[in-house]
Amino acid sequence: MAIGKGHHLHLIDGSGFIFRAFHALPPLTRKSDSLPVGAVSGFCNMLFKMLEGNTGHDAPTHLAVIFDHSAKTFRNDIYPQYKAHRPPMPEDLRPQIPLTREATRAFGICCIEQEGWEADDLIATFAVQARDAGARVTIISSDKDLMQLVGGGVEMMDGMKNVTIGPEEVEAKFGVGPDRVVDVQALAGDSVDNIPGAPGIGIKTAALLINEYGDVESLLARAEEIKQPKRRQSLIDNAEQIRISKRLVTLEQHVPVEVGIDAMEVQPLDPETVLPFLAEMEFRTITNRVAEKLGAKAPTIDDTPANAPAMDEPDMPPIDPSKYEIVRDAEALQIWIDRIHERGYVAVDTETTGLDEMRADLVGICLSVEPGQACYIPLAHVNGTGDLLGGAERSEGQMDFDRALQMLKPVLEDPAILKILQNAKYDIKIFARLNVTVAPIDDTMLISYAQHAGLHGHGMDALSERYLDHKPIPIKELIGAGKKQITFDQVKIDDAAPYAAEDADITLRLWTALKPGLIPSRTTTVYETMERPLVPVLVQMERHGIKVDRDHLSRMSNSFAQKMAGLEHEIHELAGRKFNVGSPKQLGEILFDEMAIEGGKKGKTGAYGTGADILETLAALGHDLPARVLDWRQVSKLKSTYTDALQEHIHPETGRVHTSYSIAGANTGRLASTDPNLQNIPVRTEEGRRIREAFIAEEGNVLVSLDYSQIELRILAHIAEIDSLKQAFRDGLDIHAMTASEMFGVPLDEMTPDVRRQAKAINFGVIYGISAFGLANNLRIPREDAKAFIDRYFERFPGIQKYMDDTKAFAKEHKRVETLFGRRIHTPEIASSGPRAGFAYRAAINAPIQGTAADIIRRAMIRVPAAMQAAKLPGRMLLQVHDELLFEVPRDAADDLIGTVREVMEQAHLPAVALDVPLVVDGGTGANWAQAH
DNA sequence: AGAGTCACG
DNA sequence: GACGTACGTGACTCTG
Repeated sequence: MAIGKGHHLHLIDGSGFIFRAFHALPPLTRKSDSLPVGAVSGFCNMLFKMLEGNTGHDAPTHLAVIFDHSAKTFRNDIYPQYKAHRPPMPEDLRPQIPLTREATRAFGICCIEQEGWEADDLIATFAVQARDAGARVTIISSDKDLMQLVGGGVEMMDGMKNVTIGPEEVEAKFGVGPDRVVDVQALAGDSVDNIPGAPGIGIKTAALLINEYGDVESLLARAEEIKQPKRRQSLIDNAEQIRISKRLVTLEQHVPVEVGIDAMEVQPLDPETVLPFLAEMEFRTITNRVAEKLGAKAPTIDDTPANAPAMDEPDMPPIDPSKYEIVRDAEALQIWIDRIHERGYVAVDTETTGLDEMRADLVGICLSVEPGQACYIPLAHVNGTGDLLGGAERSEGQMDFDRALQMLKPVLEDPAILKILQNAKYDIKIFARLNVTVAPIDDTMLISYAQHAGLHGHGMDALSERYLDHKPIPIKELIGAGKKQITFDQVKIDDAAPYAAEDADITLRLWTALKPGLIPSRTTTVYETMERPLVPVLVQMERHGIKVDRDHLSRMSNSFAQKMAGLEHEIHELAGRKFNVGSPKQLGEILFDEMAIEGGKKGKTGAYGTGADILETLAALGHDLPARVLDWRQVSKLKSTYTDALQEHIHPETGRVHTSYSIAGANTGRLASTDPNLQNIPVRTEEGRRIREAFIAEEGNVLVSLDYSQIELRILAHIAEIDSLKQAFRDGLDIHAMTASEMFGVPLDEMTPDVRRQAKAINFGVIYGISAFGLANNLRIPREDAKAFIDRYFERFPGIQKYMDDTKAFAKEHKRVETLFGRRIHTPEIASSGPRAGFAYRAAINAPIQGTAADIIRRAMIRVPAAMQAAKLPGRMLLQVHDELLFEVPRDAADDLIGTVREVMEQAHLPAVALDVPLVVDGGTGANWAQAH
């Protein structure tokens, strides 16, 4: 049947896809012969997803994969240098190219390439033919060169991210609609494809010109009218080059194609061809999935290395949630406990009524001792939702809660049995509230984090999809979402069991997949000395919490509310009408349209910027409204985020606030604090500091704060080997004043606060991967001045330049950097081009410094409990704020505590790393956090 | 859900 | 040569 209305053609940019898959996916090799197959695997997964219609789009009725043909094209005749700068294909990718063609045929999909034409031209031709016949077209590619085809029933989709690219996305990228994309490309050129364009004109400027003049020819005809001399000259001088560029970027829509679209009609998968191919590639998971879908038997895969003895590896059956056992009585549980003792380890996962481990109740426990073998032990399921007067009735077929716990406690506490968990801190806290101490443990989240920080997230879903090629059952399918959401105890046991047990199964599989990687990646020490031992320490801190004075917060809230009302009234008067002060959009319109204040700048979303820096500039020019808005915003922030929200977080039973630290959240090794975030409690303004007064000690106790002084700059001095800086730290000098003196030649005793402030900004800038632009912005000085500062800084402290260059080179080569303690932080984006690479470079420069500081305080925290015990110190560690630790301790023990903990903190780097600079810790004591700090 | 804004180190 | 840029986080509000 001929293609037409109601049909949907998918055109896959084959070369583009495998190139991206190669760079985005971990380097997978075929087990039997180490043939690299990562990109092929990604390609097969994408094909299968597409055929299933599992992409957020409907399934295609017609489908083809289009490849580039390696021979030259008409573009080389027009412009011999076309794509001349392409780097050679990576060695590991080369053998995968023919395999992707094979894969396409194995899936029964039309595979197209044609001599003399790029894939893009063929895609253009087919897309236009299908569109004109009335069919829908989706191009699977993220190549910007194809964006000119979008519109009128043609859309694009990013095959890796499943993101749709329509006319709006094209406009966002090029500043013009799809029909004018080639004109913008012709002007802006493209360094990757070596399209010359007009020198001095980038995408932004090009879009501006095209929007005003229409297209390249009209623009060139009226080039004389352009005001900016540089632009005008560039257009006049390069007119021919621009015309050539346009021909290069314009896709040929009328290639005399050798294959018709009707031949692309989707055929049912043939098990006889697709399964043998997948098995030959040794893609276990997708082989099983495809076999299951076809109702065929999956072929056995022999991936024994050809010239190595058969390995005694645990067999990994496919994940099948219908096979898990539900444990309903003591006899069944005892069998599992026996198996655990036999094995010596067990994967454990808990199901609870919520995400807040201080309030959620245990509903069930899952165990797994072997991939594919897992059980669910329901303990507190109920029928229905209950009512206001009483709880719902307990479901049938569950073990007695206490009896189960009584049986499991010895196993969970057995020092000879390893408990394997994903995000162990959560489950440990749940068990701790039931008086069960879980130890020893392994945590798959942290095993992943130690090896792969910066490469991907470390949640179970992400890890499972990446390393097991399996998407876990979404919890939403059981408990729903939004208003109608129920808690896990209300889920029927038969529904809950497959979901719950699957998590234990997955955790165990992740452990077998990830743990062996620690040794070759040299991250065992990081995991064993800085990740895993931190878990029990954080459990103690989080469970203990910090006392917060609700009345103090409540009083502040009221006073803030009054203040806001007053400011709001003033602001409305100044604006001449009422509007929502909290809406940046409305504020921008008031300021820059209605009041017609100069200097309004619209960002990429088309809204005016109204950030604090912009409003400050306006306020300094004498405008009252922005000044009042700044005041209002400050008060509003303090009220909503701190005085109001913090009260909600006071635990009804403990009367304290219990934050939760994420150990694997920040790429650099820092912790992050959530629910609530206690690492960003105000301190910089007087008014904000009063919120710290609400953090108090229990009667008879005090709060003690100990913080590292200038730890990141000290680490910089050490890593970059800057002698003068190191000496200054040894001499205990004011480091910013010393920097200023060194740079500007001002003697220390004549130092002015302003000169010191500038030097301080530069010191921090260096840690952040300095740029003239950034420093200029920060100091509000011209960029040339900032550039001069930086040059002088590099001159005075030559080690810095070397450190930055060495770090960049290392990052570029290895796609990662390291801390002094061996923590790896990956920076994969360093391989990209454009602004993303810039971000990656600055992050790479910052990460070893921020990360080493994070390592040091982690080591200190891990040592503190034992040190306090040895010194027989009462009191507790409560909070960590990156370079500060906060304790609560009986008043008369405060001085001893400071002595003991300071010692631990100042020596925390030893014996692993010797520093050329001393670490210095300042301490303070007080009835509340404001006083202690 | 994402952008904008702002609190911290 | 242009582009867009200080590093790392989390929470709240508005808006589509």
